[in-house]
Amino acid sequence: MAMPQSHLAVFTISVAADLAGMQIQNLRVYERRGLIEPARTSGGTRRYSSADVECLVRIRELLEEGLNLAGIERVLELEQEVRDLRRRVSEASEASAGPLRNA
DNA sequence: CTTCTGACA
DNA sequence: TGTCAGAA
Repeated sequence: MAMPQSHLAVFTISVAADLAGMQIQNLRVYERRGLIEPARTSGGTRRYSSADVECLVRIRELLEEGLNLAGIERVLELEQEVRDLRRRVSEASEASAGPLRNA
């Protein structure tokens, strides 16, 4: 199966800001506030992955919903927790719900 | 073009 | 929360 989004692409801050519909300065602000932590090149330049860009879009949407940066940080944290829990459940289900294990 | 910090509305 | 200054 083909994967819709190849999470292999990386962007500079200017491109990431453009894709997310944000100002470059705001991306740096969000990082200072602890909402995002993009990877860095050996030279220190931020390198935003497509996952980071998607995260930025979520940040913008939550901001438009009226949340402040502190609230958004909690939302992103909880979303990650839910994602992790669902993964664990999926794995547990996969391990026990086999085709009639030792009846 | 990019980085950072401090300050301010 | 976002923007600006200033230095690197």
